[in-house]
Amino acid sequence: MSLPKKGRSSREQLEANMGEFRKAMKPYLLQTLKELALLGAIRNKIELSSQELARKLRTSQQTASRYLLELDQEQMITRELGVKKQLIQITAAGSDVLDTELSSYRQIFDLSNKVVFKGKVISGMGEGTYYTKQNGYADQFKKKVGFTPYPGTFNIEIEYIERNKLRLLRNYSGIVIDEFKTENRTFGSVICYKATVNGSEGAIVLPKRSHYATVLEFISPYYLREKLKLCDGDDVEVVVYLQ
Amino acid sequence: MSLPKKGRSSREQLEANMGEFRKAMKPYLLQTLKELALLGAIRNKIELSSQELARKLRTSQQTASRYLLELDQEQMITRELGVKKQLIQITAAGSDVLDTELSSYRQIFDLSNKVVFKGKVISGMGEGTYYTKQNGYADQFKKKVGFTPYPGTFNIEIEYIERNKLRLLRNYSGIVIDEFKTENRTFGSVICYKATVNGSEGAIVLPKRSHYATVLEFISPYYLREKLKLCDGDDVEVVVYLQ
DNA sequence: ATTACTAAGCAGCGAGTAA
DNA sequence: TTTACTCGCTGCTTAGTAA
Repeated sequence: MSLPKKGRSSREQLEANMGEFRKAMKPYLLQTLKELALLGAIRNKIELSSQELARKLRTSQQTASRYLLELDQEQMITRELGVKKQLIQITAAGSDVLDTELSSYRQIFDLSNKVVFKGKVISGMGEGTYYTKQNGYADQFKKKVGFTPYPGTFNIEIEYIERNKLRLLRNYSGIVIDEFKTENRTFGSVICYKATVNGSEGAIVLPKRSHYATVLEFISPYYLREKLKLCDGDDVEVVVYLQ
Repeated sequence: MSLPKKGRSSREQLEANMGEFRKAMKPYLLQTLKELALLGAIRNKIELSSQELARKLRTSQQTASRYLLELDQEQMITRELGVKKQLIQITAAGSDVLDTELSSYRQIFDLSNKVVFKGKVISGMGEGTYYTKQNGYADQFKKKVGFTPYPGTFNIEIEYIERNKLRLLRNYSGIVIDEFKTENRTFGSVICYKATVNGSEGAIVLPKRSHYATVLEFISPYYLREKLKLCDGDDVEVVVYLQ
């Protein structure tokens, strides 16, 4: 199976998204970094005095100077102090922060083709195993999604607040797995979306009709708990690819 | 001539970019608005308690509550308070703010095909008129840029700090107007970039070789001072289109 | 449970100024 | 000119709590 990569490996992408785990940057420092970037400080050293920066940010020279010191301390920029002005350039770390922001804004306006959830590993009720073992499911999976599911679903409890994002998913058609019957019962239709858990590829499954639960069921070709060394309660990141 | 529009009129685009003139939004409110948008609050009402928002923003419930009140006051969001939680949706004004941010981040990573300068109208030294009247220039202009220049250049003094952005322009080839000779002298080659001043279309002209000045020379099919009712010292916005 | 007030504490701001 | 320190003051944050 192939997922959109946009020039970065999913590992790199994961790390970029994990950015906010490191340490949240103070909002005013982010704003400052953005201004520096708009002046071209990502690709070049720019010549800039604290007074000029202050005017841009509508603050005082002292505050602008302090912002630059803080950004320097956090290794978001490098500085070369001359007798007049200073040469400023944004570091790789600073560029990563801005790139993560860009991704966020793209996601907001549905330009990113993905939705990111954060959640914790939980145990399912064993039903996933029963379902995924049915040939009626497994065969369709192989054909439509591109891999044979490892028996059982990997369950992720998302924060209640992120339930809101599930609504967005419903705007996209996803991959429909049709209903089918065995001699015992009928299995309802479900919708899949290609997704990754901590960078490992698979798909999430949503019942066709249902209210929004706070549990994502992830289907993978592998036994994920072992492959990713995950236990109940561990934090994971789920990236769902739309279309 | 045609300029990239990306689905918005240049007037709308101008107003979106002018956003920061209205009143700069406090950085922490922007961050909050972004979080709300990531939860889907642009397209839908989302169910969210101040406690949940607080966890997202890594702040206290009281602060999150205050942020929501402030965003409400500034008409960035609408709220429906229930006995539990609240339904929140981002307004058109809030969406505009986020759209402007997206544009900024696209510009940072060169995804926007444009560079925005802010500056003030100044008087040139009359040389522009002499140059633009030469047939050697005017004919090439008409052919390569698509309009006959009104005699004279419209000069905009950019903030010294924005000089840094000119470096970025140099990464793009632009439209080359070749050197030519008259019986009296030789006129050097210049580079043009399609551009707008306060939404009015034209082109800026940079000498082929030169250090970065703080004056942009804008060439237009119209007499801009009259068309846009501009005088020396008036603030204008110049959008330069790359490629 | 919620939201959001008041009050106290503290982080950030900027005037003054040194280097 | 610069950058960036100290320090008083302001305004943001949060604990406590009411509704």
